[in-house]
Amino acid sequence: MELHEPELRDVPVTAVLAALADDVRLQIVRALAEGGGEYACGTFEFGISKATRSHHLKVLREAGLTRTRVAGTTRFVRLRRDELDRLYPGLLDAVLTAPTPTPPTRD
Amino acid sequence: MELHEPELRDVPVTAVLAALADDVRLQIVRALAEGGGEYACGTFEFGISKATRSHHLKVLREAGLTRTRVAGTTRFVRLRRDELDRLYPGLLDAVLTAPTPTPPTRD
DNA sequence: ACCCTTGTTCGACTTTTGTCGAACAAGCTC
DNA sequence: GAGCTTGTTCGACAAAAGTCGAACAAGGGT
Repeated sequence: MELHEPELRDVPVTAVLAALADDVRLQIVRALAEGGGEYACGTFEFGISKATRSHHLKVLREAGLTRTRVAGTTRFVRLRRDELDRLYPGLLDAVLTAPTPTPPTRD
Repeated sequence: MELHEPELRDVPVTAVLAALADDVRLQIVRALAEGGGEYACGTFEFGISKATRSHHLKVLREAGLTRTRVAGTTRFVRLRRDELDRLYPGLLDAVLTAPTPTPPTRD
């Protein structure tokens, strides 16, 4: 069971940005960044189905944002923080420290 | 002719990221950033039609990334650099200094 | 006035993306 | 091994996004 985890330098920056440009995935990334460690996939319960969650984690992985460790039937996910900070200094910080996930719905 | 230019703080960060997560738009943003000043829409010739270009410029504008000045039949576009740097410190720099627009197609 | 230039808007079309339930795969545990 | 748990994969579907040509709008020449 090989996981496709690309070299970060081989990922177009647009793919990285696209991966971050989704509410669900941003929540996941925030959670990962906040905890700092690794989390089982099942940890991320944001009112989405298993299938959808699996999909988003795949997008993140293939965009080079996360790394996954397989342990039995469980998969532990973690942010590739160091690599990201090295290749895109400031990007992750900027995104993570950004205001609220969705602004207070002022229209 | 009112142009819809939102307050940056009212734009979800995912919208900003989505706006940047496209090759054509990223090229436009790079061009704007490099030049530093303002450019007529027609400046951006990336092998796309007028309609498509207009569309991308609209996306950028509505994501709060650019500001547009109308002068006769021409429209001048510029990056909202200062505001962006203030609200998302490091983001733009990170994106702009990123390697090549599309990595050397190694597959 | 007429035409040319600059852009936008309007369908229309295609591709991509997000979402789900259901089926499947692979480990655990008893 | 039967059954449970954890995730992935497979259609299917709807919504969103990118693209274009054609029509339109509004200024600026001459």
